[in-house]
Amino acid sequence: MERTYIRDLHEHIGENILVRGWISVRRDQGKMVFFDFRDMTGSVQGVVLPKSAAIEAAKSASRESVVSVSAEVKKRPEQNVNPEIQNGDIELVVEGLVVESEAAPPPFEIDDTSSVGEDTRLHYRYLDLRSPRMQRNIRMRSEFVRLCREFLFNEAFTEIETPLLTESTPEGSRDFVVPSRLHPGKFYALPQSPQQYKQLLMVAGFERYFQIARALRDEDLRADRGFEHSQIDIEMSFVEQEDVMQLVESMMTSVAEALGFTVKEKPFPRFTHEEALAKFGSDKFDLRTEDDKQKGVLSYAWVYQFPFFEKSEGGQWTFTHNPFSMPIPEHLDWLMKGENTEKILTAQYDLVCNGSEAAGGSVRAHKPEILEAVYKTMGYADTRIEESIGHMLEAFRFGAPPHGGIAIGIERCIMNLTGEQYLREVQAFPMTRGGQTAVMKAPKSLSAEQLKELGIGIEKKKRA
RNA sequence: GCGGGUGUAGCUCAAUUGGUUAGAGCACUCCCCUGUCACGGGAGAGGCUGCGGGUUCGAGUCCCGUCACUCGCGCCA
Repeated sequence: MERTYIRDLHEHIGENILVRGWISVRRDQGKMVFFDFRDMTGSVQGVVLPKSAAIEAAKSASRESVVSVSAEVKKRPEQNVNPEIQNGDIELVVEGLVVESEAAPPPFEIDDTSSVGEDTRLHYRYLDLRSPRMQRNIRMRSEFVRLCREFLFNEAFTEIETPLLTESTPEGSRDFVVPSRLHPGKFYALPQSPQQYKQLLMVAGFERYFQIARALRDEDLRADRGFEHSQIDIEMSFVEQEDVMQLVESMMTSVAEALGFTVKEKPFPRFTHEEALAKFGSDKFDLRTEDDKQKGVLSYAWVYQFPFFEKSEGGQWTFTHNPFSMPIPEHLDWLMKGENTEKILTAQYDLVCNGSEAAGGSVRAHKPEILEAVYKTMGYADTRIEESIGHMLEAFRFGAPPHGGIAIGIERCIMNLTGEQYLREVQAFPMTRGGQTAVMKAPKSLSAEQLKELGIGIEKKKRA
């Protein structure tokens, strides 16, 4: 018999159907047994009457077991209707119950995992993910990404994958590195962002690129920060700051509203970095009222015109956001002449949502001499510039269109949509704070053979 | 790297000032129950109190060390 999804049971009242899924709860009344069955579309009560052929199986079926249930869909008697729950007006009168896979007692309650310790939840992440909360979060994430994709395809974007094994970047955060077997002693780095590749795609003439990109950074973890996160990475040619902001604003608004959310203010309010600091004391501020928070309203705002450079501890100028950015047009002259470095503003824009940074981007330097000037400002000698970004300067000499882009943090967005406070709640298989993967508990040791093949020798340090 | 918090049954937590045999709820096993819906009732099993040392007549409790988890700071273009 063909399977019927629990969501569709109302279309089959009076019919014999087959439901496949899990047992959420068993309520044994002695003679008759009640179940809550669930599949990916919802849940429904099943009742096994004393005369049912399934009564013996029902007595011994454990919760969380996988079952196939043949049953008649019936309207519940008036006095037994439960208006509080999905399918509370119907039930399955079970005629056959096959336990496809018996479940051992779960180590914690599946229906409410919010108070269970983080390490226990991650050890059994596949069970944790069965909870309604996690199902909602992960499905919300999928819907969000789907809607963004559809929006971007409608706007003539091309989705392009860029390499995971790539070059280490000397600036920025610490890289994750991968040893090379073919080049012993050399290493690939995992991308902190597809920044350089997406700019090269502009040089390549794709004009409108996007990618659901993974970004990896080897920095200590936080409640809202992990080793890995995902971003909707966008780059566009022949655009100015305003074009990118308009596109993202339109996308975020239509996606949020398609998901049933209310956007507090349209168009998004804008603040220069200076204004934001003066007004809120931060470039990540929350414009929602208490009432907005209650109602799950999304409050977006733009922050723009950040300082391009700041002095590092060593007194050297370094970039604040992105060395590949343009200065604002009025300050281009200062950059090229090496004047007023502390006053130069960058064509960088951040999207703030409910007090967190949801996206960040900029108009890029597409002329080699501008990018070069940025690195000269940071005190790079010509040879070091060539080493670091020579490949970008070379590419820009072959006809680079003016371009700009943005990266939207997917986890941050889903946290705002679901109201979750922790990054882990919106990733299917996150890590512990200490950097151990869920379920498998990586990182782990390699065999001496594997290490030898990779050209890596490890001296064991003796502990005092 | 630094600071705070936590670590007791499968899970969530209790345990007075250091004092008897470390308790409860849920889960689990067995029994009873024909309208439950986180069903209910009865009985039972389940502990290296993270680990190692110390103080003490006596340590879950105090001290030292260590490990794990977690929150924050540093860090995160």
